[in-house]
Amino acid sequence: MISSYENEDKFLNAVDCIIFGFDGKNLKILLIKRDFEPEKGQWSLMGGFLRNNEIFSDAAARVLNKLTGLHDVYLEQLFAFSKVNRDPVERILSVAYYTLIDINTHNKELIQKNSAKWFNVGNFPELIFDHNIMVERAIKRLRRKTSIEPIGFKLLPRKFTMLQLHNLHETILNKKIDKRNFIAKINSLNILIKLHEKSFESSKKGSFLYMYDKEEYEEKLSNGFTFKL
Amino acid sequence: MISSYENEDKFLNAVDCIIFGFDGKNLKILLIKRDFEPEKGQWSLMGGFLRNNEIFSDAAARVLNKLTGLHDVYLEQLFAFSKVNRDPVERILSVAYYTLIDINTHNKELIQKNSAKWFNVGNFPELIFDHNIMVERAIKRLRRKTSIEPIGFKLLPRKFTMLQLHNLHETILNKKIDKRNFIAKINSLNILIKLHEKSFESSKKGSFLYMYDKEEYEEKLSNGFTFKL
DNA sequence: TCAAAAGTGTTCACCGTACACCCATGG
DNA sequence: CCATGGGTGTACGGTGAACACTTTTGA
Repeated sequence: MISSYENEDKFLNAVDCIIFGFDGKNLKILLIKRDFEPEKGQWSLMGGFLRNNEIFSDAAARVLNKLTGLHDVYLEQLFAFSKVNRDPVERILSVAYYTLIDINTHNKELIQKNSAKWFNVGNFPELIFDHNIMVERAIKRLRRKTSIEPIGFKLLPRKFTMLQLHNLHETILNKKIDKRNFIAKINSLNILIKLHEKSFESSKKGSFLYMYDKEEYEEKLSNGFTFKL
Repeated sequence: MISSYENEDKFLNAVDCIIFGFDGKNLKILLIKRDFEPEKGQWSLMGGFLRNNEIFSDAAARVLNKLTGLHDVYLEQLFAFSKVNRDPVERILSVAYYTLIDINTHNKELIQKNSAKWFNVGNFPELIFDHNIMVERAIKRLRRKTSIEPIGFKLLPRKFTMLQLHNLHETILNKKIDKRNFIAKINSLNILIKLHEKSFESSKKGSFLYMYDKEEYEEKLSNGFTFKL
């Protein structure tokens, strides 16, 4: 069959990743200092070109793995950016993904090797191209999503305390949330498993650790259960 | 400057449009019967290739204009689809957009020329490639969006009756909505202008016509006003 | 006078939100 | 024994949901 497409323009396609983490206090994003042109030396999102055998989410996962060493992370497509001169060298279409990772589990050598660094959301440097817009959009999406679906777990260690979770939500939504109301709401969702184990990291009394009940959670999700936080 | 990108793969990029309309009774989508290969004769979304000087939304608007003759329509990016073999001839990355138009205002000759036809959502033919997935996703998004923001206006004529609006919402959300509660809620949003004019199309008594107050609406939107329907 | 759609309020249950004190422990 | 963070319950107001009858007028 003869291709009917031969007169059409072709383009470079890339993905860029907004990588969120939480250090217990602040919501953070992982940025790299570019060691290649253009804009060498500038801060940027981690990105990469789409390859022939990949779909966009594969490319995003590959790029993310290259920087953090992590597999099987939560990735969500954010938006396809296409401004003609986004990249000064040549036109590149970029699909942005955002991801939530446990800040403690990534591979620190890889981070160093890529000259990457964690920055607080709300206080990070000017980025190249349209990456600032991507980040803004990702934060907005994360906020909205967080109040519909408790995806924040993915930013915490496997075992976490209620107050970590509480802090996380306050941080993401950038507002005070009443502790008792929050705990009551979370409990009513029935997606947490209370362990018979305490963390003594932050107090003498110790606070119970929880895990989230992945199966319960995903079943409810797939049944269209509406979380509302 | 030498391009550092020269070894990377390039791809064809396209847009596909899910075009929603409302005939007073049913939510509809506009599909075309392809008169070109591949899949000639099959039903499909209207689409087109991205050009060198366009961003994705330009391409979507162009494609939409080509089929309907309309300008300045509501367009929202849905998702970037990238399965490797979506198109059997050659790899094409496609960004899907959905749009809401007043079914009465489009150019009927263009529709004919493109062998296009309106189908009820929930009863339309098998589509080519991954277009069925695109449509499903668009419907889901439209539902969610409709209960957050009254975008449904865009599917109605400029002047419409309360019951048209009521029917529209019932249709989109595919469930019964109490008439009095609905009207009270809509009124409480303060984005409708009640005209001193009635429509006698559907009753002897006649029903008042409304317009939506675009400025009010957009101001509230940009102030982050949360609608919730 | 009747058929067919337009238009209009009230009540109740539940949920979101505000709010403050005791507990356990290590130092 | 005290300082620090952990853990817990109740009351109120507002919002969402259920519910039915009267009005208008052309045929």
